[in-house]
Amino acid sequence: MHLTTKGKYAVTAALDLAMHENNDFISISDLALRQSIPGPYLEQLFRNLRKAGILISHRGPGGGYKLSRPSNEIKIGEIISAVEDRMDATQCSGEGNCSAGSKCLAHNLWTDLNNQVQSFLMDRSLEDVLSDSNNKNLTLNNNKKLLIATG
Amino acid sequence: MHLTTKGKYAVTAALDLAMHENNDFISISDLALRQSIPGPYLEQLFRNLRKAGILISHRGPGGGYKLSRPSNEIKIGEIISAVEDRMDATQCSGEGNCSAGSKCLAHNLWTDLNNQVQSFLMDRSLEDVLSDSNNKNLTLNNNKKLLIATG
DNA sequence: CCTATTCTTGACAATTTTTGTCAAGAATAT
DNA sequence: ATATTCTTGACAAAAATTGTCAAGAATAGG
Repeated sequence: MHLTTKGKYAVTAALDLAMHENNDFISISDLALRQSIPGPYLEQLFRNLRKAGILISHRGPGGGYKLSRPSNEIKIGEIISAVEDRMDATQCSGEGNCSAGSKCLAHNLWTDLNNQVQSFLMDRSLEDVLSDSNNKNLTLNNNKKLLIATG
Repeated sequence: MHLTTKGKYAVTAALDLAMHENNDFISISDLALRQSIPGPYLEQLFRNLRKAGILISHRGPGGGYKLSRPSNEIKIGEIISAVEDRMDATQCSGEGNCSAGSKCLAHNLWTDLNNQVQSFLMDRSLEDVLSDSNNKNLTLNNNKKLLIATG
């Protein structure tokens, strides 16, 4: 499970685009400057986001990038998936051959962790993160308390 | 957030020790062979686990390693912490200076993710993982359903 | 049409991390 | 004594990450 600066830069950049959702296209250089991200590196990341259908682009003066959908319809998890290729926590890409052909002792643990993280990332849209009023940051502990309170 | 083979090997090895909890000391070579882990690499990881007080060791014939506490008192998170040094998902080690001195747009998101993952890992003991009968693998979605059902 | 702007593509390079290895030494059981 | 096993420090290969660059294509505006 590797969440690197690739994924973090990509999410930050997408959040910037979401903030300027009403504007037209935004150039990489503007965005890179605003968010302190190396321009040519961001260029590379935006390739992936465009291929994934998350961004649309336009060339020429006044060109740049914008979100392909409203910010409340784009999940953080989509962005991460588009740029990170090693988010899987299992040693075997889920195939269950992590220890001499069979599942290692921790296989199910890592599968559960994968689900946990994927749920977290797919539960949050760009808008959610910007508004920050998402009461979705419940931990297991919080939920447990809640269960006791309501049950 | 980097969960590498270091952490995964360490957890698998610790689970093996937990399975043989009643035995005396277990040598690295036995354990490495059993779990398909490179011996000299595991050696390095066990240094960290010993320093962290998770394992105790004994030299000489019949020597090896064993858990310092019962397997239900050792959390997966402790093991990960002992061998992984880049589990933090924020770009700024939590200091909030991730974008030109202030918090980047995604700062709170990564902090929430940290908490989520830490809760997951600290909620599970070696025994829990071995028994696999821990109904702790609830995702947020499952919990939501449960809340609707009980509320 | 010309020009400046901006994305597009492919390739490359520096750095860092991960992964793994080794050898000399110390402790210990038999 | 001797074989076993951990202990320590350092080293090395491989891979991934991070970042850069240059040539080219599209386009807006004059």
